[in-house]
Amino acid sequence: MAEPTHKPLRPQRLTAKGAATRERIVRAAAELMHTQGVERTSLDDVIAVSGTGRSQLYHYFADKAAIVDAVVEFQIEQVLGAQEELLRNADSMNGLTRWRDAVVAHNRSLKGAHGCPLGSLASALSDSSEITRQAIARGFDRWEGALRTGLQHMRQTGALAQEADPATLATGLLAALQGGYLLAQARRDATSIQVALDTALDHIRSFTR
Amino acid sequence: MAEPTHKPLRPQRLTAKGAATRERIVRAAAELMHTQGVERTSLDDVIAVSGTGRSQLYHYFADKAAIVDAVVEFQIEQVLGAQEELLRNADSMNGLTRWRDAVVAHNRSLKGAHGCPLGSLASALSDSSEITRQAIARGFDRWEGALRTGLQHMRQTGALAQEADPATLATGLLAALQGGYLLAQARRDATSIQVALDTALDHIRSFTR
DNA sequence: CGAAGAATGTACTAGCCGATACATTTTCGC
DNA sequence: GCGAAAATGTATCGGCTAGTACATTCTTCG
Repeated sequence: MAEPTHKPLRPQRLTAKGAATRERIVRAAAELMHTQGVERTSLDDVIAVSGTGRSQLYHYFADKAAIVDAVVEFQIEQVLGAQEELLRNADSMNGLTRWRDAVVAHNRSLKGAHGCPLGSLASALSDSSEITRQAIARGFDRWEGALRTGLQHMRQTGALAQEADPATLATGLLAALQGGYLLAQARRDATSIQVALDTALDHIRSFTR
Repeated sequence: MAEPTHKPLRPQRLTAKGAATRERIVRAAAELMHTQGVERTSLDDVIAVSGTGRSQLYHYFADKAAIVDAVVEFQIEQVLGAQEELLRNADSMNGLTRWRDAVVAHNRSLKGAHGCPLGSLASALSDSSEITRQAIARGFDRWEGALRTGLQHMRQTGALAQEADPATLATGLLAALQGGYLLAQARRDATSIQVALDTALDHIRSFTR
């Protein structure tokens, strides 16, 4: 039994077709889990929406937890990707305001429903799997880091006072965003997220000169 | 069929014993749902922890959704009750700071785990039942109202500038709290909630004279 | 007391859901 | 083109879970 032929559980290399199927699964799972929650989303739901079969799910993923992990990574890229340009330009009060406008407008169009794609996963999964929790935390770190970079730039250029701490302000801003998402979701009204972000931006503005 | 004897589904009046049992059920369900999530908590879990039987659950509640609703009301009272004195005295920067200290200290003792008892319910339930969502929203309203009352008092006594808007500041403060809870939960570190609350308090402080 | 109803115990069921086994078709690299 | 591996289809299973049925014990109150 020198070299027992382990059955190759996951495909060793994906074909173009396989990669497309895998992505359809993840996209469907991500949308379902965001709109109706992780636990309420069954594999049958994912199969129906993705237009695949049961065998595909287990061909590309070890189990449901692996799908959830893929959804977490997917949503992190989705959220940061969708905001990439806005975040890159969030290095001035005008840039921060444009970012705020985009977030609030999108939330308003949904009447606050579903909350933040990453935040709702954080609430649902942080206490279940340690690996998953760390992945979500890394997503928040990247998000906060992007905000911090913009604030650091503002301080370097003198737009922000030297005593302003970009790291602290970035944490406060991300917290205001997440808390705003949650209140807006519970109230079915985007006003909360708008007020929360405006308050956080007001605070940052108080450090401008 | 003038008066068909409808079977009295729920007990018409609770005896002392019955009320105690009902409360044991709600307490056990609340703790389980907070620590492991609403969907991951089965009725068998509730039965085991509460030390009751299956028939009791359905004697006091119509179904699982009714238990969840009772848990929501219970947690609202728990959260507001535990902070009642602190919130009543949150009408000065010192009072607000004491409230902040208590929240942060408690969260630190848990290393951020589980998040806010009401916030996690909000995330899990806001998109499922409309009735439940409204109950949670009312809980947030009361919480925000308590903070607003303190800030209004500060403005009336001149501690806060006239141009400060207590309603806006209260929303921002509650959002910072909820966002801080969420980030702390994902990061398993109370630093985020501490920074978020400090930032929000700093902002309020900028309106003091 | 004694009966009505509350409180509790035991047993069961139907459906869903994650997971597996196995067969078949399709694709890709040599 | 041919063999290996990927991709997909079908059928099934065991366990968990919410919910029901029914019997029994306890409490309250007239």
